[in-house]
Amino acid sequence: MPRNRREEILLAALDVFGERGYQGASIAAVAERVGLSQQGVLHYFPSKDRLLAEVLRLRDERGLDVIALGNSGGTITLDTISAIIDYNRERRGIVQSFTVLSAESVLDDHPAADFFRDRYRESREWMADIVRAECGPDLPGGVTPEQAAPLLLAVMDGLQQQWLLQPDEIDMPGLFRAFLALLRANVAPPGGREGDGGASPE
Amino acid sequence: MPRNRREEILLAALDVFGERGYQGASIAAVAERVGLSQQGVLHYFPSKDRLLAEVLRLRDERGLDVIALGNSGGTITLDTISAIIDYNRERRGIVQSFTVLSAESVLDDHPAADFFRDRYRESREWMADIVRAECGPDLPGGVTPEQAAPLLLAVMDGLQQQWLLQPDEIDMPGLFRAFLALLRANVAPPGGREGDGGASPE
DNA sequence: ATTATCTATAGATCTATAGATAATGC
DNA sequence: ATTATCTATAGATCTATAGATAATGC
Repeated sequence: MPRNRREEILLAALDVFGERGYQGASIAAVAERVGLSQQGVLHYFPSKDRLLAEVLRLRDERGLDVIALGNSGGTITLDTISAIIDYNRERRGIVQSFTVLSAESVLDDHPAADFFRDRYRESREWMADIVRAECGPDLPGGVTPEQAAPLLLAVMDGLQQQWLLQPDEIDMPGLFRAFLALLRANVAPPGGREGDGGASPE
Repeated sequence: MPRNRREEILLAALDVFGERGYQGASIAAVAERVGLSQQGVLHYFPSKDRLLAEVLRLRDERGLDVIALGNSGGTITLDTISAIIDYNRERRGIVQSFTVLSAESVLDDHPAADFFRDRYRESREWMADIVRAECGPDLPGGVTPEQAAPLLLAVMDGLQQQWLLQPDEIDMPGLFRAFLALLRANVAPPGGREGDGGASPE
């Protein structure tokens, strides 16, 4: 059973991109990691841009992503996402890869810009669905699920940034749960009088 | 009155770093922008790393930063920060520079890592102070000001990321205010019975 | 003397192409 | 024939050093 060189190369490339950034990574560094010459890698992927494109495509298939949830089969809830963030503490390399690549993608003419634009747009959509399914259409402070969705993604990305810089000072899963607690907080009825259901004491 | 070459170079460098990233930026590109040769720039700053260091030092003096609030004189509130985010929509270049540089700083051996570690640590401290001064020690959902602080920074960074990719789809100031609304939401009294002060209707 | 610039250039990289060599599959 | 690799190398960059030239400040 021959090794799957293409895949070996893609996984090595994801690592190298995370350690040095896409721009800072050389094809030769990827090659060295899989025991090939630089030209050996270019036999499988004709250019560095294409290599990046295939790395990103791999996450779509394989759920390498930090927030690749499509595969989770069952229903996805906000607690599912919490659990993924727990797990991500053990996968620092991959978190760093996606943090660095997505930040680089805002640069002018970056080859991954479209990928990340699509990814964020889709993520916001199903994130809004999750929030609405779980919390209903009205969140504390008059916030809507459509607003909560980009905020959730922002919190995930922003916490990763701080955690990558200071893993000992930032409790990424705990802080994410704190954000969920804000979304789920019981709000006082606006008028002061009536609640809207099985409210009050128990 | 002679031009201040050092400063011209630093401002050009901040722009170029924002457009191409630190790693992707060449000293020659900075030089071209101020009408000097590459070696002319190196006369003022002996290396690319030092150029970056001085660019970052400039933000400390000048408040170029997206969240450089020290200069605001009076008391800083969460609404002050909202106003800064309004303003940042007009300063896309600078927002992009800091987003890209801070993301790059998580890379192994990056020259700006210490700068951003210090900056985030300090920002979290005074952010917690602002939150406590304005909302007291108890936020909705049992969240503390110490937790709200890194969340605020995460929301700011994460919204910038999404906004830079899709300025037309992301209302950065509006979403930031939505997050503030979560922090400020009136929470229902936990037990159901007594409130802790001038509660209830008005 | 010091400051501001420039030309020249060494020494490293880096991407990508060309073309050889060997093995595998038909 | 096709696939997997390699050596060689062209052509671009890039950082940083060396050393010249001119102007400015004392």
